[in-house]
Amino acid sequence: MEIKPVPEHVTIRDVAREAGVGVGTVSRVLNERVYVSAGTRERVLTAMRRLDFRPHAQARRILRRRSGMVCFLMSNRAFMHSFHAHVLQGVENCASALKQHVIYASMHYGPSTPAGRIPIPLILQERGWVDGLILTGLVYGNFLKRIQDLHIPFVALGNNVVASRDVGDYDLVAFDEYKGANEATEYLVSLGHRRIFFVGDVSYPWFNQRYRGYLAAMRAAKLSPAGMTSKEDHGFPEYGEYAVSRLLGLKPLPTAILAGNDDVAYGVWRALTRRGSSVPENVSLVGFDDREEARLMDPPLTTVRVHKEQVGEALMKLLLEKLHRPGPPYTKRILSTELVRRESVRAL
Amino acid sequence: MEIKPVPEHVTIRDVAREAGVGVGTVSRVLNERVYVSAGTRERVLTAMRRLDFRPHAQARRILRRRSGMVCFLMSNRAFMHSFHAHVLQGVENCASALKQHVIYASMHYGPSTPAGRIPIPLILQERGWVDGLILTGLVYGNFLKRIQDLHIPFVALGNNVVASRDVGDYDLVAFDEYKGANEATEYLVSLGHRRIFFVGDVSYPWFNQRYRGYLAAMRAAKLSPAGMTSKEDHGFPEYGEYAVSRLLGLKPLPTAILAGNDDVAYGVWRALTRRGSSVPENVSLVGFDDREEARLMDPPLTTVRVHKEQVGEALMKLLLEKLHRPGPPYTKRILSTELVRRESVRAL
DNA sequence: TAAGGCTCTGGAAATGATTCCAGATGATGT
DNA sequence: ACATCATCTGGAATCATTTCCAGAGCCTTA
Repeated sequence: MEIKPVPEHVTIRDVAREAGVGVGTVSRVLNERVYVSAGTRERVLTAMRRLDFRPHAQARRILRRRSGMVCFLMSNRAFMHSFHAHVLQGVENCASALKQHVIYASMHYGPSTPAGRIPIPLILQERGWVDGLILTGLVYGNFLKRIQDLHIPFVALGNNVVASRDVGDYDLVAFDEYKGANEATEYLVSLGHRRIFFVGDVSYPWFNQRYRGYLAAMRAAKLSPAGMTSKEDHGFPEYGEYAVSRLLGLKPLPTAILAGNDDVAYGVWRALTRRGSSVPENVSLVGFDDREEARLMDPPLTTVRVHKEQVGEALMKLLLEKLHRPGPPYTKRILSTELVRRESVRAL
Repeated sequence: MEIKPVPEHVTIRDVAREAGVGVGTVSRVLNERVYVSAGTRERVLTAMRRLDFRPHAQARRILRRRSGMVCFLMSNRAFMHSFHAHVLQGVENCASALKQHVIYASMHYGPSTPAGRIPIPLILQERGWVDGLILTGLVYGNFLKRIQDLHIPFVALGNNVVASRDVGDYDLVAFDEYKGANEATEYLVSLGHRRIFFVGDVSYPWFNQRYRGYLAAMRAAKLSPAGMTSKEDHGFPEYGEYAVSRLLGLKPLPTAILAGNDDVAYGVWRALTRRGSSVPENVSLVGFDDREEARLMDPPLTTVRVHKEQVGEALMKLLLEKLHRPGPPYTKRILSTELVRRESVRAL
């Protein structure tokens, strides 16, 4: 038997010739459609293996009206920190299970640029790159408007959206910051704490939500809220340190501090221990997010865990639903958080 | 004048009709080739704007033999930690500047699975998805072999490759762990330290390199190396803690510790401070990687900075060179590190 | 004025798949 | 025996683009 040469780019036509069938039949085998006899299917599969045939992605996508790709678009961040990395991983896990691919892209723009003036991200300049968009990072209303005008399906990580009311409705996944902070505060109250301070710059939308959850819990317990919530041009840990330097002048001192996130909590912790105040003996401390480092702090930090991979999976799932049923109604999927009790809190 | 309706999917043919030219001319305008008169070009561009034409990505890619996408493939990691997130960001920065897209994918496999048995990642099951691959995470030799058999261009982040000699040659970008650790050790020596310990599990290839750099510097200074390098089933910070619990039994005690990375250094720091040993008064401490947290430690950690975004950019650039000139010779691009002096080290 | 070389253009062919239509075959029902 | 139906198959048409080829002007140059 003569050994036929294997062509460089094996196409469906080569396979058809090799198997002695028509191209339509090969395509039917490839797509596992009905109406191919067992014998023919076997011959085609053998030919595919012999020629090491792999179908061409672009050619397949051109007739189906789906690209099989979504874009994870991060706005206005110089780098991806651990939180978003986990969300991305969640998106990817869900995507690969559904045979979808994830394109990672990032972009920057100002909050006050008119929507029409925001440069279209490269990925959207051609049609057909991606079926939909996942918006993360810090998302402003003007960009939402811009995307809506492009008529491409998208979902947003709701917690990071800073948009006024005039932006139309859209799909989002968010975790419940209000409730998370609310429960954390209730927990401190249940342990006997009365003077509970909140530390976090409420000009950030997420800290704002958390602060409101804290406020509600304090009011419900008939306690008076306090702490530091002003806007400062500091990094998160520095904000925590600065807050301690200001709060320690106050009388009476707090017995517990709820920090806006784990980074702020770290700053608080550092400032406290430097001044000889010990956590949790003198002050109990609670964070938010549950990054890996929280568990490693000394003492390990009690914090509100955000299920970041779950958020990613939910974003991907919602986007895919959207692709099958575009337009309204718009879904707002709120995921709950989980209070993780560690040693940075003590009962009074 | 009558207003013509805008078709739903605007194609190059619609533009040609609108502008009163042939499809070839529209394509020439689109690709900015020579031989289109200024007047014609203007008419075509006007038609494109009027119809809001965006070319179809898949259709373009099918004739050019490039997809314009590369895959950032992370192996054997449950999640992306900050180091890889930075590398990915570097890749993306470089890619978008070169009008390329980055697909993020992850996969898992064992080090001892035969190459032929490793399941092909989804992205490679079809031809034409990506032009090339960037291998990161923990890469074993069997997978390198697998990829080489698929004849798809790739570059690897060299520091994370665990491969024996029998794997063929390949392109890589790496940062110089040997030199980084070497310089860090020399720095400690120059400050008068004589009893310098190394802490890091040398069964990891990266810790191994760093250890060898440390060894060379110690020998050059005629000092005897010591520390803990055995394999343990711990996380990195836990490894550092465990090392301290063992080393403190030794006499004489070290005056400085070079940790395998910042996480190990954190564990060392925690164990030391818990035992009442102070950094840097009793022991000087140096890490490796320079993650964000290093700067925030108390005292801020002296460490060897790895330029992670630069590594990502180099990976992307090398891959693109490879696409234009496939096959040997293979490039090994070694980036240097930078010693960042902070307060965790003191002169004796 | 003829030949040759630019510049510019239209349209057919090609790319590699899917889909649809027509037709063949064989089983089943009346 | 005939109609009907389900099963199975080949191949043309299709998708949206790029590329190639042929040809039309127009300007030099000998």
